[in-house]
Amino acid sequence: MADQKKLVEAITPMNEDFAKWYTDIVKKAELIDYSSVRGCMILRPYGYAIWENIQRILDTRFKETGHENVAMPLFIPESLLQKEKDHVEGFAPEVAWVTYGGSEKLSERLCVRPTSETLFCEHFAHIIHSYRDLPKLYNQWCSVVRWEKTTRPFLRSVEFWWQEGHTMHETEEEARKETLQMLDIYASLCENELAMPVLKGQKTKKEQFAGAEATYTIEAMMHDGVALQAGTTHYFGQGFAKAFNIQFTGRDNKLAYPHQTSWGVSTRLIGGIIMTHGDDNGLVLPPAVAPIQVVIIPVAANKPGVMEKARELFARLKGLVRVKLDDSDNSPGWKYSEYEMKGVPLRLEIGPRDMENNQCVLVRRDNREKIVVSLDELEQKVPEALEAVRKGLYQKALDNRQNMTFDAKDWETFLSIAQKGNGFIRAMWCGDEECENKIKEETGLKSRCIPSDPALREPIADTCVCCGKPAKHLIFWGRQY
RNA sequence: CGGGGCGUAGCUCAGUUUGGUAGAGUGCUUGGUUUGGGACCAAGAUGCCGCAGGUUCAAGUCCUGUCGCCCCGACCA
Repeated sequence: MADQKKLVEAITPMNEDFAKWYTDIVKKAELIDYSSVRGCMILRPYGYAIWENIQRILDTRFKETGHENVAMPLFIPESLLQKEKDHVEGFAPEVAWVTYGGSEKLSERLCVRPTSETLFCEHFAHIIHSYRDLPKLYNQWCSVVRWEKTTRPFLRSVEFWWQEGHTMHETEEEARKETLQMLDIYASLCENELAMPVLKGQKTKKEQFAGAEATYTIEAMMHDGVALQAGTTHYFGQGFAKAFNIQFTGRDNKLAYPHQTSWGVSTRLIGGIIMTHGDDNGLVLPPAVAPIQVVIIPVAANKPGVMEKARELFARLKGLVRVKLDDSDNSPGWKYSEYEMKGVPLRLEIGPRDMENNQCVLVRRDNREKIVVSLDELEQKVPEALEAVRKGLYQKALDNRQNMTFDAKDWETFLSIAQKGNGFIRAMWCGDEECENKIKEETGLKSRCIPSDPALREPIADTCVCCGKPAKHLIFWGRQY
C-alpha cells in the first residue's frame, strides 16, 4: 500500500529500537503522560480504562473465592516496618520517607508504603484471636511507592497501582492452597482475557520475596524475548505472625500462629500487553480489556443515510460490546490509523457501497483481515470476530515464546545461546546460589522459575549446567524487564 | 549511582559555534470543498527558549547551579 509508509512514520519500528517503540506507544496511544515527579506517571483515561477492566475481572474472581476488599493507610511507621528482619532488608533501600508534618519534624519518620504486609500484620494481631476468626481473606486496591533508580512507564515506576491480597489461615495446607489458587487466577487472567501466555512456577530462594518462605510467579515473554514477571504469590509460613505476635486459640485450646500469604499484580500487566501484542502500527489490545472493542467508522458520511445507518449499527451493538462511533469529520483513513494506534481490536466500516448490499466491513486489528458481514448477522459476527482476535493474539504470542525457548545441557551451549540474543533458556541447576550468581554475572540471565507443569519440569540432563554437580531442578533462565 | 545525549509553540525540531526583533513543519480555531488507508483551499490564534542565579548596554545563545526526560551500565521482588 502506498500509504503504508506514512502510517509507520509516527512510531519507531520495533526492530529498529524496541525501547523507543515502547515509549512511542505509551505516549501516542494516550495511555500515560509523564508527571513532574521523576518516575511517576499520569494514567490517562484510555490507560486507566484498561486498568479498570483488569480490576473488574480480578475483583470479581477475588470475591467469588471469598476475599473482601479493605483500605489500609498510606504510611508505615519506621518501627513497624522494622519488625520483620528479611522484609525490611529487602525494602529499605527503596522506600520514601516522610519526616515532617507541616513544619514540625516527626518524632518517628513514616515510610510511604512499598507494600503493606506490616500494616496488615499489625491489624491482624488486633482482630485474630480464635480459629473461628480464620481465615481472613483480604485484598486492597491501591498505589505503592518504591524509589526505583531506573524507571519505565508501567514496567517499573516509582509509584504504581496494584492490588495486594493478604490472607491468614489456620493451617499450612490451607495457606499453601491459597497461594496456588491465586496464582491460578492470575494465570487464567493472563492466558484468557489478556491472551498472554505465562509460565507458572516457583522462584528460587535468591529471587524470593523479602520475608517469604515460598514465592510463586507467572512469567511472560515479551515480543523481544525478554521476560516479564507478571504477578507473584507468596507463602509466608508463620514468620510475620511470630514477628508481629499474631496468635489464635486453636480447636485444641492451644495458642498457635496462623499461616500467611500475600499476592499481587500491578499496572505492569499493561506493559506486558503492550510488549506482547503491539506492532509497528501501535498498540493491540486483547478484547476483554480494550476500552473500545469495536469502532464504527462511517465512510462518505455526508452521503444520504450513511450517518443514520452508522448510528443504527451503534445502537444495535451498544448493549453487546464496548462500541464507539467516530462521527468526527476526520477522514476515514485518518481514523483507521488512529484506532490502530490505540489498539482497538475491531473496526467496522459502513459506507454507501455497503448500504446497497445490506452489509458492513469488519477489520481485525491483529492481522488486518477484512470480513464482509451481512447486517442481518451483525450481532453474531461481531462477538465471533472479537473471539477470533483473542485466539489469534494468544497463538501468535505462544508461537513467539516457543521460537525463543531453548534447551541447554552444557555450559558451552548455554553461553552461546545467551550471547546470541534474548529468550528463555531451559537448563538444569544444582540448587546452589553460587551457580545462580555466576550465571547472572557471566550472561546477565536470572532464573525465572522452576516450572509448575510436570511436563516442563522433566530433567533434560543429570548435571548442573554451570558446575557439573548433580542437578536438582530444571530452571527457565532469561533476561527480565 | 556512573558514562553519554537532550530540554525553544500542543507535538517534532531549527536557531546556540560568532550575544542584537522568537522561527519552520505539523497540530489547533473558523469558513468552505472533501471522505473505501493519515484530504485540500483560505483566514486566524498560540511562547517565562525547563527553572534559579550570574556576566553584559543587550542572553534562547556565554558562565554557575539545579530539576526533568531519553539511552547504556550498576541496582532492583
